[in-house]
Amino acid sequence: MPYIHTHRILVALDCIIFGFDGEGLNLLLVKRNFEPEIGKWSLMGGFLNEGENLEDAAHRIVYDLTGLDNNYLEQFQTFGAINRDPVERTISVAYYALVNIEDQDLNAIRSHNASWISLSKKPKLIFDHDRMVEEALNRLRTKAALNPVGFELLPVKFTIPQLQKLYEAIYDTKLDRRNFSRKVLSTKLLVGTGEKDMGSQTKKGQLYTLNAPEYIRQQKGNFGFMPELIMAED
Amino acid sequence: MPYIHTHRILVALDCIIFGFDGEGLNLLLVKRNFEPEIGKWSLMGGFLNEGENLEDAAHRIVYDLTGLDNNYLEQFQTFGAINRDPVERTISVAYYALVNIEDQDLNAIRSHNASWISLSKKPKLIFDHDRMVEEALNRLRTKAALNPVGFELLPVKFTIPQLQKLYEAIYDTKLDRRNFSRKVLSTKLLVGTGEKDMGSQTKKGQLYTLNAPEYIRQQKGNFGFMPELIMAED
DNA sequence: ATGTAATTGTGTAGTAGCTACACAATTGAT
DNA sequence: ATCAATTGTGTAGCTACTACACAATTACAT
Repeated sequence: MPYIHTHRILVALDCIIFGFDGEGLNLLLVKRNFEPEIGKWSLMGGFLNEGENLEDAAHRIVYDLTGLDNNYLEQFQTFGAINRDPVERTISVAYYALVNIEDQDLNAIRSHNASWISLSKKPKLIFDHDRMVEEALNRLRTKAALNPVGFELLPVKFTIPQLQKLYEAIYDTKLDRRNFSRKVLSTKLLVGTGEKDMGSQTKKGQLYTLNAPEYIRQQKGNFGFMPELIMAED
Repeated sequence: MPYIHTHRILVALDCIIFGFDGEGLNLLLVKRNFEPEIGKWSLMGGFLNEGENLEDAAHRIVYDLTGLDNNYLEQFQTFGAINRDPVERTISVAYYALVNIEDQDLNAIRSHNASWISLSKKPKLIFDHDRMVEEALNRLRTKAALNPVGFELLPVKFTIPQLQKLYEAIYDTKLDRRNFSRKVLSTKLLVGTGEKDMGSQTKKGQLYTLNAPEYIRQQKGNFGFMPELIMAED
């Protein structure tokens, strides 16, 4: 027997998908070829299906667009202003995702008419999506200062300077190379592979990978991963 | 024209209402005299109405139960497991509120069959409400370490030892009296009233009030109000 | 009024962590 | 081999937190 005299509404999910291209943070945005607001940019989103958990729906949406599962995904806020969707009353549960930009499924992205766009060149988005991006970035900043999470944005093997560039991008700041590397190594989160990076930009950095058990452990509690980076949220 | 082929569901809100009685944190809980789960304890909740913002609905729910508006209220998570409500698929947007236990409207509380219950003696709650309380406390702990928020739980005028007891309750720990008072006074958040507390417990503490503009300013950014209190979340 | 116990406020040494920078080691190219 | 670019280690200065000694204040009993 259902509840009576109650109002059922649409529940959407919107995903702020962050990627890192070695220089700055990027967003995976969709140029809409469907109504409403056709032709404009928006976040990737969708509706919650019958018999589907919120978490599962968020994963589904990210998977549809990138072909990737197992991404870092965190719910951060639910947006419920009355007129946020002009078509019909809809509340939207927002998640941000961190994905490795290199592992993406280019076909999936093309078929959704999506592109990676530098956060610094973000166009105006539809509805309240601009605010969602802003809040997602705030959340990512606080989270990454307390727990090691940014690594999800890098390839499996990476150099310390690459990791530093990532943190500089997240916080839009410059960090001291020497202190950064010392700090990161002291966490025991990284294990050297012995290999060197023969790739494009860096010349001599040793490649590291995550020490998976320690990584999982430190994601659980608040360890103050880089507490000095906590800064104004707004 | 509405969206088609989409699934509309119930949106509920649940409020974790924290109060402080001078010793420990308390929760305002409802002993249900209505179905489902009549006779069991639950959080105060309600459904989102047509034409009502999420924020407004949360304020309405807290106001109905306590007679108080203008409380500190923060949305912290949306719970959407398929079977979390056995009656019908419902997602619930959870907020926690900080209220001054002394200002409450006793009639409103009685008429809802609600009581203040010490967090340490919390009974088992219905549905997923236990987890909501757990997550709310985690969130409050992180929040109170980064920003001054706990003051909402105290009377307008309070002594520093009272404030210390509050922080000790939130973090379930003991703090050094001398360092605590120094730290708090250094924030410029408090202004002495000159008056003394002739009340019940404390004997000689000067009464302080909030320096409102500074309080509002420091709630906005992350200033690391008491960063040493950040601890494991789980 | 005066003394005593309880409580509150100030000083400070020790420690840990962050910042800034000097200097050494390593790598890749000529 | 030599040099330039890059990366790794040492360390002094600063700030903030901790722990505790000691001084000041208050409440209350006599």
